[in-house]
Amino acid sequence: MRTRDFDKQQRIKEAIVTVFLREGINGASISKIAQEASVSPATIYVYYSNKEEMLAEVFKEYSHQSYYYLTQRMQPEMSGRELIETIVRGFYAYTVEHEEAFSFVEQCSRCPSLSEAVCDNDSCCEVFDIIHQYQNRGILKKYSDPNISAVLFSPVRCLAINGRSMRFDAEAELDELVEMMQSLLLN
Amino acid sequence: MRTRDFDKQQRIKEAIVTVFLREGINGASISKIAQEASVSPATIYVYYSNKEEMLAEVFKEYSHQSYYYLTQRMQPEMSGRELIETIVRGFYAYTVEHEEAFSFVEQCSRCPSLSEAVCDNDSCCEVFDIIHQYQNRGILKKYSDPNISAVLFSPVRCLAINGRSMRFDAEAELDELVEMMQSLLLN
Amino acid sequence: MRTRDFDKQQRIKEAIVTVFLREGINGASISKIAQEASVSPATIYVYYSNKEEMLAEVFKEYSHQSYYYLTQRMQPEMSGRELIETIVRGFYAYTVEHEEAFSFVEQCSRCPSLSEAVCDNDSCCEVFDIIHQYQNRGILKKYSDPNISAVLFSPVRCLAINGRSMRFDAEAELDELVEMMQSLLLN
Amino acid sequence: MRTRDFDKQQRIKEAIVTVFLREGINGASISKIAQEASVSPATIYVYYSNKEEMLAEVFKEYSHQSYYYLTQRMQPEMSGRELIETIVRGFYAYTVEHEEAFSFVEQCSRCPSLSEAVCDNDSCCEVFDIIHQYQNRGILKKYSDPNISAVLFSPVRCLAINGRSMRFDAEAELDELVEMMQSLLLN
DNA sequence: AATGAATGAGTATTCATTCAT
DNA sequence: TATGAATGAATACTCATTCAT
Repeated sequence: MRTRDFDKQQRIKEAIVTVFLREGINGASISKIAQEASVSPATIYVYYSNKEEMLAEVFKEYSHQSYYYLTQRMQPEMSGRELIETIVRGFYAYTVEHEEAFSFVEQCSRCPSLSEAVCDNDSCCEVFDIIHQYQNRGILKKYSDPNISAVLFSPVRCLAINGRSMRFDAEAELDELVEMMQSLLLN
Repeated sequence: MRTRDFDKQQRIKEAIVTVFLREGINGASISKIAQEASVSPATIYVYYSNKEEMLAEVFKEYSHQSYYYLTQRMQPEMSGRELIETIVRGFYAYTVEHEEAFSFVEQCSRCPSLSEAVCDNDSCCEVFDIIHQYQNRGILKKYSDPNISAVLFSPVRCLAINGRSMRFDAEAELDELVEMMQSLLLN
Repeated sequence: MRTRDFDKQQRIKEAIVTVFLREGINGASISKIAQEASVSPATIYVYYSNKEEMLAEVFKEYSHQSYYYLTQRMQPEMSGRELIETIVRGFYAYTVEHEEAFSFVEQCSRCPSLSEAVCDNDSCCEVFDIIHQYQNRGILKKYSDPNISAVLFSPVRCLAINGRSMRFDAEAELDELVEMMQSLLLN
Repeated sequence: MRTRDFDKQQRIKEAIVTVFLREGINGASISKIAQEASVSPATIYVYYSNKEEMLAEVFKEYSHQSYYYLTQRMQPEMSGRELIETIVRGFYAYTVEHEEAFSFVEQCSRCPSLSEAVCDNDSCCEVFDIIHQYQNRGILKKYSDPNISAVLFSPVRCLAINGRSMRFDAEAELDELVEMMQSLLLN
């Protein structure tokens, strides 16, 4: 019984992301999500008290996911060059491997009501713990956290998004971007 | 025959942005926009053939705006340092001075159906013409256009957006970001 | 779980016919039908997936009705004269007793999109099974089915419809029409 | 100037029929008709005071058309057999040659508000004048006008309509129908 | 816990018609 | 005469949510 419920909730969560991508933010209605999850619309209200809360909760969970993905790949023994390469390439790999979740989070993060509910810093603090260590060891330059965050992640997001819609090959650009970040951030 | 009322069209355009920001992408309905513009919903269909086209058209117009804003400030006699500072600070200034338009474009650009209709490169090509000149004169490093675009603009966007929701002072960060971009891009 | 309310569905079906006849094919809107059935417009979509399907389904049901009505009155022991009289008078009686359903079907059957969805032959085949028996027994002339159908039913429809709008007394004409059909079709 | 106006009104009239058949009775809106006629919606109100009157007027005109078509083909020197054949085949030929007008009239004639405005007898009286002559000369049986009208025209209409949607070949059936009418109506 | 039925309030869009030129 | 602009009222349909089981 416990497991069945868990299955159902998991199915709902995945259905949200799937429908979001298929139908866009405007087309993602409760009933379509319910249908995708093979569940009654009423059942969704067993797990979430309303649509906003539902989105916020799922958004929160998937927001953290990319940082978990990164921290698992970052090792303290890495050189500074390796660390930066790992972060840049790892984040990009995440956008490819978890395309659905990534796109969902991207779309939601521009929706003020949702993004306010989730503070970005909560989830990326582990990544920054490691970065701070490298800064203290004199390996990385001591730029501020907001600037490092902005410079390390948003260009990769930019490539990941535009690489699909535009013509250029994002993978090829990535090699150069890694070098740029290394020359920018390494001492 | 009645002639088209350009005031009315302008009012509609502004109403779109206003309602979008007040209500979010989901709440921006035709009837709310009509009400905001003091116009009948049917009147909107005199100017746009459907909602999607309406959003796309307004999105397109405001998408270009930030690049016009920039090109007006960029002068060929500037040094490389000045050029980068002008771009970074100019783009940030734009986000502040045209906060509504900027936020509107940000939200729309995450909506796949809209952003596909508007190719970013169309409007920023003038900016890149100048950048290419500086690259050819050996002043700026010859990184690829997608990477330069990603690195120059998206971190500023990131500061502009997060500066509002989070605690840090974006203006202060900006000084450092300018230096970062200068050290990264100048030869 | 709430169960389907068959009363409600029946009320909707009757409301469709009522509103159709009162307001004409153009005035028969979902909301008027809902109002007539004392139901929310949205409820109609619980039972039918869209307006076209709704009309087609009700049209189909009532299309069959007149033939059921006839077959119940036709007995194999009847003479040829009696059979024809039964069909002609029976069909006319149907148009009087089920005036609403008859008028509804008449109107819908001129609407190409609806009448294509419902093949007339489906429901009148039982009537023709009996006619074929009489033909094989040499009692009725062996005219083709489309011609017999056209000659037996459409003039009655014609009387039923025009009898209302014009001055003549359709019942009186009917006696003569019976004789005409008998002389035409009997061997 | 007179001619230009006449052109315009004629174009509108034809557009009504065209749009009616393309879009069905529900899709035939003033603006679509205007577009089809390459005219402004407002222009239609120069010629007709509202939609109902417009339809009624055009319906009336086309209602008469089939009878004009017939009377031109009926000659007083014809034998009874020829007369009936001319009426049946002539009416069928009309439905083929003026398919659009015929379908338009068929659809409108089931719309109570329209058909009440146009009394069928007005236009077919010439046809019946000739029939009465043949009756008085003892060539045709003296059935009542409503029955003759019902029996002569509605089966042909029936073939014309069903011949398109169903499989049978209406032209082939017509030969038999002519014989049926001859045996029914001739003395 | 789970769900199909039910709905009031909303959606984008079109309508017949009138207005102002 | 002719028309594009403008609109209140309507359209079919969907929404997030609750009800009854």
